[in-house]
Amino acid sequence: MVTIKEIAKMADVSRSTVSRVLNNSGYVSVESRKRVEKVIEKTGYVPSEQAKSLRTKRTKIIGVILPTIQTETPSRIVTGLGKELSLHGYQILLANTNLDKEKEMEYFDLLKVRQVDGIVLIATNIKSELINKIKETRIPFVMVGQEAEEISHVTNNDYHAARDITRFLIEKGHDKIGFIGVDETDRAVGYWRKKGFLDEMAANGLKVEESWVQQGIFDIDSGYESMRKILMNSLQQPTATFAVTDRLAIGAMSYLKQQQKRIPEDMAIVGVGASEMSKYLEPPLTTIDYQNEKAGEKAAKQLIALINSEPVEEKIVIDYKLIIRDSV
Amino acid sequence: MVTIKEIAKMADVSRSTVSRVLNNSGYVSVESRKRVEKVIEKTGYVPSEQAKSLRTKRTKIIGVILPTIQTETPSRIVTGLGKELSLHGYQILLANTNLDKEKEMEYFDLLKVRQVDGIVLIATNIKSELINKIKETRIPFVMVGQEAEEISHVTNNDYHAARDITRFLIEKGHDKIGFIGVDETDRAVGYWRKKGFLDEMAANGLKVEESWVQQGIFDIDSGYESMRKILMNSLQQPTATFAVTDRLAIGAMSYLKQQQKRIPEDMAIVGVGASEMSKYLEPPLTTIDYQNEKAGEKAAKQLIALINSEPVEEKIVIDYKLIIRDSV
DNA sequence: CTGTTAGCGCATTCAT
DNA sequence: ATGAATGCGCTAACAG
Repeated sequence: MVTIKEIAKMADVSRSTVSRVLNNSGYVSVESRKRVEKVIEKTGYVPSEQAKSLRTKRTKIIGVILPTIQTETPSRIVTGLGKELSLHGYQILLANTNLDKEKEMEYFDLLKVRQVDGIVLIATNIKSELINKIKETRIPFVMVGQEAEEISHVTNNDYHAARDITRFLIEKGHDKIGFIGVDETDRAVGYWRKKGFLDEMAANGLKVEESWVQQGIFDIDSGYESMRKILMNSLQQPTATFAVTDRLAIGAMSYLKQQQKRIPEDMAIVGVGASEMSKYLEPPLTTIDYQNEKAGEKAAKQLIALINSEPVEEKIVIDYKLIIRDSV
Repeated sequence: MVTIKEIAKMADVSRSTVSRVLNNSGYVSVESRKRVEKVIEKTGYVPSEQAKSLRTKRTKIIGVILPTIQTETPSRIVTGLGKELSLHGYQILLANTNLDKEKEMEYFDLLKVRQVDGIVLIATNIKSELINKIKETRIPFVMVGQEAEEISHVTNNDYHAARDITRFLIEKGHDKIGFIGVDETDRAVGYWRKKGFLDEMAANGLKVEESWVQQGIFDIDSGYESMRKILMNSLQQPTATFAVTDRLAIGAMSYLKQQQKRIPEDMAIVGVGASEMSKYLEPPLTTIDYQNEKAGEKAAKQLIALINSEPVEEKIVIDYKLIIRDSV
C-alpha cells in the first residue's frame, strides 16, 4: 500500500499539500495540484480510511441492527437504507441479532466501539434498557418500525392502516370478523394493529367474539394454527379474517383450503405487508403496502441529517397503500 | 471516550503495560494486572478498533458483496456467514450491488480501501475482469455460488442436482419434460442446471423439443410467461416441467392454474431452492434444498482459514436434498 | 500558497 | 517485569 508520504515525496511537496488536494481544502497552486494529481493517478493511490478515521473521528460507516434478513420487511428496509447511504458515501455494517434480544445491546456497544457515525435499529419489540442506553449515548440514531419518545424514528401508521383495512371488510358486508395478531410487546404489529381492528369494529357497533381473536408468531405455520382455532372454537364463525402479516394470512389460507373452504366466499382474508407472494396466492391477497424501502431511505436521510447536526423531525410516518385483490 | 493513556495514568503504569494486559502479551505482574483491570472495569474502557487497526493492519471486518438481499438465497447465505463470522469476532460490511454488475468492481475497491480482512462475493454471473482483479490482489477471498479456477469457492452441485430431479421426474413416468431456465452467463443456475437436465434426458433416450425449453429471469412473472410459451408453442405438450428456481416454478404454477390445468395430473412441476413458500403452495412444490445457510457458514470458515494463512481447499461443494412433495 | 509540527489511540521493539 | 520511544497514515493548526 502506497501512503501519503510517498506521494508527497514523488510529487516533491509536503504531505500537507497532498492532503490539501485530496480534500480540496486550503490553497494549493495549480502546478502543485497538477503534480500531485499526476502521481496519484500513476500510483493508483487511495488514502487509508483507517488513518483518516483515527484522525477525523468519522468512519463513514453506519451500523444497522436488525432481527433477521430472512423476511421481506427488514430486507427491504436495508435495501432502502443502503441505496440512500451509499449516495452519501456511507457503508453499512451489519449487526444481525437473529431474533436474539440480548444481542441488541451487545451489538449496540460493538458498533459504538467501531466508532460508526450512526446507528439504525430495525426494531420489533423494544427493551427500555436499550432505549435508555441510546438516549444517554449521543450517537446519531434512528429507529425504524417502532415508536419511541425522544428518539428519532420512522414508522408506519399501523393503527390507521388496521382501521382502514377493517373498514374495508365491513364495507364489503362483513360483520363477523376474525383477527390473527401477534404478541403485543411488538407495539407496531401486535398492539396498534389490534387496537385499530378493535376500534373500527366498535365504531361500527360490531361485536368481536373472543374465539375470533387469535395470536400467532411471525411465521406461516402459526397463521395456519390460528385459523384452525378460529374455526374450531367458534360457534358463530366469522366470514372474514384480518391477519396482521401476509405470512399469517398465507397460513390461514392454507388451512382454509385444506378444509375445503372457499376464499372469499366462505371466508375473506386480508393481510399486511404486500409480500411478493401475496400477488400470486390463490386467490391473490388483499393487503397493505407499507413501502418499506421508502422507509429505509427516509431513515437514512434522517440519520445523515442527525450526523450533520441538521434539524430533524422526531417522528416520520410513511404512508401506506391498500392493495385490493380477490381474497375479499 | 477514555483512552489507553488515561487508563495508564489511573492505574499508575505505562501505556505499554495496559496494552499488555489488554492483549495478554508479555509479562505483567499480578499486581499491575489487577490494578489495570480494576480501572478498566471502573471506567468501562474499550480500546478503539480504529487505532488498533491502524497499528495491526487488521480490522476484523469482512466485506460481503451481494446482488440483492431481497431474495432468499443470498439472505440465507449472509445469515450463515454472519453466524460463523461473529463467532470469531468479525463483522460484516455490506456491499449491495442491487444487481448492478458495474458496482461489483467498485465495491471491491471500496472494501479494499476499508482494509477489510477478507471479502466474500455472493456471485451470480461473474465478469472475468473482476476475477482477474481478485487474483492479482492478495486479499483473502471466497466466492459463493459460482465456480472459478484458482479462487476459493463454495458452491452447490448444480449439475447433479439437476440430473437428480430430472431423473426423479422420469422415474415418475414422465417422458416429455419442459424446462424453464435462466441466462447461461449465470453458470450455476443458467448453464449447469440446464446441462444437467439435458444430459439426464439424453441419458434416458428422451427427446426435448425446442419449444419446451424456455428462459426467464429471476422473478415469478417470467415463470408465468415461460409456462405460457411452453403450452402455447408446443404441439406435443410436456407432462412435467423443471423450473430452475422456485420462483419460476411458482409463476409457472400460477399460469397453469389460470388455465385450469391440474397439478400434477396435467402438468407436474419441480423447482429448486426450497423457498419458504414452496411448502405452502397448492400443491406443495417438489424442490431441492441447497442448504444456503450452511454454505454461508462454510464460506466463513474458509475465509477465516485464509486469513490465518491456514491451508484450504479451493473448492467446497455443499450437498443438497431433494424434497419430494405433491407437485409431481 | 506551503512546509513543519503535532497528535489521533494503540502495539511493539528495545532498553533497563 | 516495566517504561520510553517509535510509528501506523492521516489531518489540522500554525508559522512563514
